[in-house]
Amino acid sequence: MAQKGQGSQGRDAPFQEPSDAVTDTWVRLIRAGREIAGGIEAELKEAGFPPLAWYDVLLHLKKQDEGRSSPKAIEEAALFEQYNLSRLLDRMEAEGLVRRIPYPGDKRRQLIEITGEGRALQKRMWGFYGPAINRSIGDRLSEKEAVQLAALLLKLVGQKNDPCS
Amino acid sequence: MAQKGQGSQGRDAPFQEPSDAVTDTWVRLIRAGREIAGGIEAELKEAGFPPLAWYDVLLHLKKQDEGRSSPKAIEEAALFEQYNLSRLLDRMEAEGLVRRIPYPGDKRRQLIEITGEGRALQKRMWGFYGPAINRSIGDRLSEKEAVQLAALLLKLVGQKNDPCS
DNA sequence: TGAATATCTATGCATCTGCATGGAGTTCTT
DNA sequence: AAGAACTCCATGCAGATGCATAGATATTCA
Repeated sequence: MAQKGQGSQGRDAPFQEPSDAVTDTWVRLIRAGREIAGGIEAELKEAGFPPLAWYDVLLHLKKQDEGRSSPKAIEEAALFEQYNLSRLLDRMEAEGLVRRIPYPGDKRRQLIEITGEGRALQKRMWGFYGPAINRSIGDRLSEKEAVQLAALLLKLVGQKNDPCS
Repeated sequence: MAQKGQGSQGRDAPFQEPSDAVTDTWVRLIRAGREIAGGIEAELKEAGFPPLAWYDVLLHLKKQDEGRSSPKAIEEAALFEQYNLSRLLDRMEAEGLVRRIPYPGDKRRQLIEITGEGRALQKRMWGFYGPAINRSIGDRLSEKEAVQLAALLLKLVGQKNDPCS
């Protein structure tokens, strides 16, 4: 019995029960993300393309000056774990999509450079990816709703969560 | 990696470029989901709890009549892959959180029943999970915004009402 | 300066996931 | 009713991920 749902009084309760709207938002956020991303991944794979993570790396690099960036920067841009990215770059390098080159002035670091092949793949992937995004999102929202949704989502993202109360 | 034939290289295809709002929505949807889920997972783990997927299963079961459901139903409710859930249930059963029992009238199937221990764990997890959701979402949105966001997200998600999470 | 500390990337190992497949049971077809 | 076709769950194997830690610099500070 009993749903909470009563407003959020800012008292220091021992347990702050999320409101229904907050819970719904959470559930749908996760679900929508999984469903849409899963569907798009499946489409890309079926078309013979690598996973979306590869695209993220390629796009990030392509946008950088000279198509170069460091692993550290890629991690932060695309929310990768360090060890994970390290091995992803191994695979991408093995496919000739990126190239590791020394980082001038710091031998710990390295620069990752996108190759011509990498650029070409990014472009081909976008040919599938873009329309897929449109089908999943563009077709389900009016432009006005999309703007509104993007704005609301922006509030959830970004600022580090540092509850040093 | 092998690519499927029909590239859209070079020549103009009927390509529907997503609008900026759609692209922003996509990027932020994925990012917000990953950031928030990742943060919450980390908090739970730090508190010694199992991953969120376990919670999803426990909550789903708890809501069913008698705390019972079939793997197939759980898959659909929580977007699990079949083989994945099969092994997750192995682990949960080994921890004494659920129990496999025969499905009356169909020997292919089975019923998964939540144990007392499983119910207790779900409850303890909610004590962390609920506040974590509140910090990630409730604190960043007004109640009105949350309602609005939940409504917009609903448009992106398959039209079935989700009982889980 | 030299040692402690911090930063950046790689890797061994255990676990988890994805994929293909298998086995058991059920439904459909003829 | 026999066999094909389908559904549900499990599992072997390869590959990916998470975690802890190593290795190689860089930086800080006593």
